[in-house]
Amino acid sequence: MAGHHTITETERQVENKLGGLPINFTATAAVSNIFRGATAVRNQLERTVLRPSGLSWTAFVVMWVVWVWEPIETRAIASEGGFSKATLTGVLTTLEARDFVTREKSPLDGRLVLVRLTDSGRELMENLFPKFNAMEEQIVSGLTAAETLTLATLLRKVTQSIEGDD
Amino acid sequence: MAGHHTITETERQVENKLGGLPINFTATAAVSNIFRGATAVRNQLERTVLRPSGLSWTAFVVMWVVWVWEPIETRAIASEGGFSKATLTGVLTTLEARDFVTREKSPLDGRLVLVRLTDSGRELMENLFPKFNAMEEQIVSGLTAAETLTLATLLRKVTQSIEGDD
DNA sequence: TGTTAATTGTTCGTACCCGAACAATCTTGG
DNA sequence: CCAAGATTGTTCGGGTACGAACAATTAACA
Repeated sequence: MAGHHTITETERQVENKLGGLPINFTATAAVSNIFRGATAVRNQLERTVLRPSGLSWTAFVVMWVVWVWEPIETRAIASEGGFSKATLTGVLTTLEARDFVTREKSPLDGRLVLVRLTDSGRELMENLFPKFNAMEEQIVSGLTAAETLTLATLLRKVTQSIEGDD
Repeated sequence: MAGHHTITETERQVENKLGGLPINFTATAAVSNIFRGATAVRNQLERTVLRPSGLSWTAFVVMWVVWVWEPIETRAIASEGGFSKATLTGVLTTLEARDFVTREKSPLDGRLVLVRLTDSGRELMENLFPKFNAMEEQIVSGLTAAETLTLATLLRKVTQSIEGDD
């Protein structure tokens, strides 16, 4: 777990302070950088693109998933977006209150809820997503195309080994 | 932004649905996988190691940073851990209530607050950190050592290009 | 020396975030 | 056909998470 201190500084301090405790620093560096990277990326996208439109990160992810796959069941949105059903219920409540999505019970199975974008939700995404994607491009602009692909591939490997699915 | 659907599936659906909108899918894949990876890693570590000890992810990060660098100013903890000062105040309040840390005003500058672990806080970390690091190792066990280092390096490049510092 | 500017940590309001428990609904098995 | 088991989405409680505003303190400048 290291932020601004380099791995070497942290290793040295941990050696001094924690007295020879066996630590896999490479694993620690990878894990902490995944998390630091995610926080930095999310904050950057929220600050420059999303907040001016009144959306949080997760609200945007939900809108994007619905935009691409609608009509879609809530359990599929949660799975696709990587958050819990409880979180999704709260975010959908927020989006519905802003008239960006609708929810309706599935005619096929009374347990299921189907979600669609409204006209204003679709319009919001048409305006917003190009800006979002431009900022995504800027975020990875310090990497080569091959490095960007490698990064996505290694992260997907990590996520799949945790979640144990496709 | 894609979860369980592969990049190819998502590309195809986006092409069908959004009609030739120019999208940099490699950037999207990298950004969404950073975020998905972070959520998966955090949930895995919280579920298996942290929650049994009553700590959240961020509470653990704070404890770790204080453990390594104590006594440490709150502004340095926030910077090192990558979250806001407002968030840190709340987490420190929780940790202080559980008698894991102490806060005291700096004798050198009345604006600053210094944080240390308590004895029970130190004992908690001595017990917890080896388990945490073992789970970190397991999380990256699907990668080679070179891939793990590459992952950390690419993520650090991304984070530094956003935050624009060392 | 006094005023202005900057910095720090806290508070407030709002929005996530999730596990557990629950009610409603569907599936499975006898 | 009915009971038991499983699944779904919602609610609840507790914990982040952050920007803006604020009070207290220090730094800078004339």
